[in-house]
Amino acid sequence: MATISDVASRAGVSTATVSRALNGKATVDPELAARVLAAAEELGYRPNGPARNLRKQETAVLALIISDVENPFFTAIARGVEDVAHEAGYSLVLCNSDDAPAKEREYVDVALQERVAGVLLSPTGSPDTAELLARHSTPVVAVDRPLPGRASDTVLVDNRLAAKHATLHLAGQGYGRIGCLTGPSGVPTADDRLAGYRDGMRAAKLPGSASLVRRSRFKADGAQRAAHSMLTQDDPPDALLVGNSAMAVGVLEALAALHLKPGRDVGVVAFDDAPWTTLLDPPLSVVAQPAYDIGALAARLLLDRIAGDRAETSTTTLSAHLVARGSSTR
Amino acid sequence: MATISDVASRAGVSTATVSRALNGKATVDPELAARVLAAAEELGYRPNGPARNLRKQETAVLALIISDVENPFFTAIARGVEDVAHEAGYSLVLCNSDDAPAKEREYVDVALQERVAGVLLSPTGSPDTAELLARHSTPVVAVDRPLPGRASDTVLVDNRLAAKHATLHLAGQGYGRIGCLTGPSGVPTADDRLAGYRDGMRAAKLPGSASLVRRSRFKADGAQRAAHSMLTQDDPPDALLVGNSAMAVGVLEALAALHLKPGRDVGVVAFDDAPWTTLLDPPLSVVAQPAYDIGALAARLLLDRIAGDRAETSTTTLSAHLVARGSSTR
DNA sequence: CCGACGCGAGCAATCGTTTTCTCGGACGCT
DNA sequence: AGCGTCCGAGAAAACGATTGCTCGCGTCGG
Repeated sequence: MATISDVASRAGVSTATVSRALNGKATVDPELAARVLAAAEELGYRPNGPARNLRKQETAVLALIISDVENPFFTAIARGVEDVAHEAGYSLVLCNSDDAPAKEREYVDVALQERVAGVLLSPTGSPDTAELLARHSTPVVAVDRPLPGRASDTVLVDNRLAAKHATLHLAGQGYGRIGCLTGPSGVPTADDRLAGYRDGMRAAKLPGSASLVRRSRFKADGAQRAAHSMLTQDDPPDALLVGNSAMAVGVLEALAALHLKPGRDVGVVAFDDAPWTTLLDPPLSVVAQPAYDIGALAARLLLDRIAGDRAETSTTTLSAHLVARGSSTR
Repeated sequence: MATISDVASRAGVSTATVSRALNGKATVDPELAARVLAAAEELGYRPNGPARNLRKQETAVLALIISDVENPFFTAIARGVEDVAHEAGYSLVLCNSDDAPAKEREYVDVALQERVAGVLLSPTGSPDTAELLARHSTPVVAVDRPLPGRASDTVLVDNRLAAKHATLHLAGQGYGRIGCLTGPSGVPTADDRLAGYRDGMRAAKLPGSASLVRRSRFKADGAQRAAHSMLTQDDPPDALLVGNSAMAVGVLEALAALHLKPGRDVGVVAFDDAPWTTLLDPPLSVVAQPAYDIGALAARLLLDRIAGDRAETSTTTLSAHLVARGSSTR
């Protein structure tokens, strides 16, 4: 691959001049600049990124570490980040932690090594990663979940309040034994949604019960098993608050298998507004989260911090809103 | 951030020894190696990626350029790629071309500059990008769509055959006026699916008609409009072959708005097996593509090529299979 | 007419690694 | 005992860009 000196000798100038010409930096004789440009074009010259990054001690790359590329909520965030980053001339690296602390740590390590300009992270909650980040000065923005043990810019959704509202909505529709199916213990969003559910039960003066709460991974299969076991127990719930859209798929499958109709037999509200929720009969009530905005905002915060514009860390909490549809009305 | 010389002086050795110790390279005195390791640990040393890449003239990073991170088909591919890449010690950079040749070109440019080890590309079809790649020796694997004008390793799905099968299936179910709703002209997958549809119509001895074919972006909104216009025209279709799952959402919305029931009133088969298709009433018939396998295979091909194991370029065509459900039976 | 100033271009240092080469010491063989 | 060999570690040269510094030349003002 052609290097800057190849271009320089072909244009009959020094490498310094090539660099300046190509970066439109200092004043360069227009005629020389033209020669340089022509030579670069003919050779198909692309500056060597690593060399440039090494010298400039910075890269125009952001890393976004999320737990699941197949989760539409996270891909919507990714799109928000990407649009803003791209606008500002940054590229985006997407990494999959699978919610595994080890993989997360590994990717943070890679990001640190590659000296990315900044990291957007949806933390698994492992203090290990947080500690790793704390020891280095790379700017970080936590997304969707707070970073444990370290102050950082953070963009969250008010999951607790949203879960409370959803629960109260179900109660208001006359459901009396509302169950909650949430994500793994320790995952802040899962815990917050559970806490909000409990807030709602208390506010609605409904009796809580351990048998009305189940946890599983944020996936369809686990949710299906959990829903099935819950619905076939003594004293089953007559409504369910479900942790995300993938889990909703599992829950709805379980309901279908038991010949229970959403809404009429069992009220259902799920987090995440997936495009297909309106196609169901009855359509699924959801808690819509502003995923794109989360990403866009987080990216802006990160870019600001990279530019050194701000000192104080901030935490922004966006609100989610309930979209009541047929699955939560009798 | 600590550099290798910081580690060296703290351990009382030369940078060369640190490098060797940390990379487990040549024989290093165990006692020295231990000192180095300890020093590196204490300083929280991470090797500088750009410097290393510059020196080694290689990076352990693959780039995957797809047209839409929000399309589950592509994210499933991404997951396949990621699993294989990660296994082999490579990281994955995901980029969104939005099916825009300009953005695609830009990302290829970035990938080339950063000297990634290889590129996986789902080409928009722009000859521009192909030409750019052709001038550089970075290994490339085309995914889901062929790379125009240049021989390269390619992993495809037999869209044409799958579309033909789906069309014949609809014909076999007694639908006589089968329509086709596919993606933009010029996108090979869209064109292949249309060609397969025509093959099927011919094989079923059904009359084709321009009024039975519509194109839109591979998104819900465009598909909804197209489906609506098609279904409200004189002589509307009694069945539809739909280009992907996002478009299926639009089509089903259009059907609902017109009070037409899938299966009974209008047969529907859509490409992409989304998890929610079984939840519908009736469940949606789909053409399931082996997305994960495409990604995994493509990644393996790319890694082989990076390792220089193969000379000949290869094209692998995987087959998709029809999953007939209620939406395509009366 | 001469000196100062400015502008444009080249020289060379620099970024942090890896890796080749070299060198010194220890060991073994004759 | 002397010489050759081998092994381990350091010195130094890359890798390819950017950039501070210097230098030469042209112009303008005194």
